Amino acid sequence: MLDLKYVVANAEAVKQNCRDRNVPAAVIEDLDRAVALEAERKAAFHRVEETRRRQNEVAQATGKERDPVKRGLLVEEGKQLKAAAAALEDQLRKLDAGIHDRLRRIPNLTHPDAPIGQTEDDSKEIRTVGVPRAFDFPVRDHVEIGKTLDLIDFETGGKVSGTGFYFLKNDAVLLDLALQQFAMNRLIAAGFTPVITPDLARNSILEGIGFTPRGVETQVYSIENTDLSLVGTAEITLGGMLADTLLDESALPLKYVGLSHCFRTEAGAAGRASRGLYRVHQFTKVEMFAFTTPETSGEMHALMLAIEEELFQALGVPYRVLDICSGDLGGPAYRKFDLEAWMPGRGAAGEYGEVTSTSDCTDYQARRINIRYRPAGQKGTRLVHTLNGTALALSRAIIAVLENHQRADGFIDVPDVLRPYVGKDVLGRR
RNA sequence: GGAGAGGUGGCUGAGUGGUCGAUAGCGACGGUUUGCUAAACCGUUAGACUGGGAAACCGGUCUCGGGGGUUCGAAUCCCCCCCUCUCCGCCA
Repeated sequence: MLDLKYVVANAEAVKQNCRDRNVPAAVIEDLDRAVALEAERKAAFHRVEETRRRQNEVAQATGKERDPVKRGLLVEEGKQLKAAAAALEDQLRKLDAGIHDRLRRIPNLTHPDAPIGQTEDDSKEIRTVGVPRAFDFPVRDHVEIGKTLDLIDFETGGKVSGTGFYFLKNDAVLLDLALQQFAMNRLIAAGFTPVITPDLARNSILEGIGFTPRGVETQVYSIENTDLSLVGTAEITLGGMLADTLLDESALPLKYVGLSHCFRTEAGAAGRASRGLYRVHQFTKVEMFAFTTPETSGEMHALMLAIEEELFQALGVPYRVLDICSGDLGGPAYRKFDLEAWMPGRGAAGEYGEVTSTSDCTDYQARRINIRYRPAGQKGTRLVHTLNGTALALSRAIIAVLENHQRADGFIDVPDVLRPYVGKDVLGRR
């Protein structure tokens, strides 16, 4: 959520930002409406405050008054004020709600260096690292590899849980666990505090982080008869950890690395590019999350990107880095970098596919979930900045490892860095 | 799941209808004393929103887990929810 005062003072710039970010026209109309309502709200607010001030005054005077007649008069005035206040407060509540509902649909501002554009094709490739391997044998995709080596079972997943679910078996289990430990250890070495988070969270937390649990297009699984939902990412639980917290500046930055399962309905996403493990309803993810001062969030964003790159370099997987364009940013992101890993089995002759994403959300989430800090040597408090980044999404990392390290004999070489965790050098051998 | 006890400021902890945004202690910050440190003493010390002012500063409203209610007036009484602790039950 943006600061309402900022929106009012910079309405044109915020509108242009909305257009750049490809939000529906209705949101821009909402913005105008919110700005208009704010003037009304302010007036209503002053009326309510004035009434309450008088109420407090009368109530205090009543307590001190010993003369029964005068006291009776004060009580009478108090009753009238009470009725008046109720009506005014009701009006104010409606205005507040009207503004808030509209304000929360407005996306975050956009980093001046982020490319402006409407679709993912407008995102800017910053660099390509590693060279896709030349295979001297027919390349198999991870679905075929998974089936041949009895590593991934989509059919049984479908039978037991439905399309989009799968069973990992045999060495794929070792690979999954190894990747988790590998990522965790790298992040711990970088000073991140490891956390295993709940896989369910309250809807209020989901909303604070910027997810919408309800509605037709929701990507979120909700638990019936509760106010809980399955998390789509540990970003929700990691960010929620510090909801309603006032920190000392000396505590910042706070860096966490969380492990959780992730659940996504992926409504309407079936089809072409989502074969196999690429787009599934459940996967495991190692996620980075940081709370920083406003001055240092850019630096932290660079650190997260560097860590993501380091992880994929270590796994021997070629990738490219994208600076995501305005129109393809999610609501809370001020700037976002994606890593796309080379997946030799994807498409006709291999394609890059998204494996990580790191966003600087500035104060957009912090304002909603109320995370502040006291600046050292200054009065008052400021909102923190929040950032998140994928360390490893297991499902997609598994695709990248299986497809890039497949061998002519059909087995899979284990990347050196994973061997201590996997406990073997080659996957799939019986 | 059942029974009971609780949730108060950065922390601990008083406060059972008006003078309470709140006693006290700790911590932190500023000062006095001091060769330095410690101790002692004095003072300051919640947040959000908002009015006036160039500012220093001076006002107002809200917040005692959250939401509703009773009342002229609620930290205090009532209802619902959330959370914590103890005991019992169940359970990996």
